[in-house]
Amino acid sequence: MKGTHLGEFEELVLLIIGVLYPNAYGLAIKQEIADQTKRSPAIGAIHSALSRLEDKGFLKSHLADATHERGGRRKKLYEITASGKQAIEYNRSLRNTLWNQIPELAWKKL
Amino acid sequence: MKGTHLGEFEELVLLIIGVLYPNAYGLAIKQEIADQTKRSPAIGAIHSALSRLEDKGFLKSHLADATHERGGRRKKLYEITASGKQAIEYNRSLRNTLWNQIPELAWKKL
DNA sequence: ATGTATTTATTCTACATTTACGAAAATTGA
DNA sequence: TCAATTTTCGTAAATGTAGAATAAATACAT
Repeated sequence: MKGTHLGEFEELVLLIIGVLYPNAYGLAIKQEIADQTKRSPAIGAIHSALSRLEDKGFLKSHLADATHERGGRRKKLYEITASGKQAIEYNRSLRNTLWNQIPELAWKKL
Repeated sequence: MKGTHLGEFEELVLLIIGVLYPNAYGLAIKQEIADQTKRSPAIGAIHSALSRLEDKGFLKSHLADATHERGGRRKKLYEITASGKQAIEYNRSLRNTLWNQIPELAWKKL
């Protein structure tokens, strides 16, 4: 791949970050994916996707202030960039377009 | 991966096979992808996706009769199976669900 | 106040799966 | 056999998955 493409998992993470706005960080993303889908990715999977997504310019991040909860390192909060939005929108419209071109006949025998 | 997941490219191929019904085979798929998207995958990429998709049970195939054209090996025609349809439908509805949960605020600053 | 335990998070490292490419092999009609 | 398609194969690169290691912040005992 040319490094500019959005993988399946990457797209999911991007969408979840949107849903979680403005409180998207590693663990919260992991939990939200577990809640909304059938999968429970390991935390390492999330973070490697996040760093690739940031490299590609689809995400930006900043460190949050420390909270006053029990323990914890500072959270790294993520947001979608303009080009990230563009990427998921392109995927969305491409899929809709294709879907609409599938003839009814293709499902008839199922 | 657990062997049951649908990669990004695999999903695209599946959709294109629907669009091309009932004449989806390697080269035609490659050409249709080139026509409808920004990418031009090599023929080998198509065939490796096809064989994985068939292994996963999302596709079935059969050899077409020989044509009366100049030359050519017999085409291997592909069709989406019931579980293939189910897989793309699940992805579609999950993405729509997530998309609808993204607050407007998430885009405000772009 | 200082040090240690506990909690929450991110980083690091390794490996599996998917995607990509292009050359080679196979099959068919002329 | 030759030319035209099409699939198959071998290899490399990108993406996805996992869990242990590390870091940082608070709580608590001394």
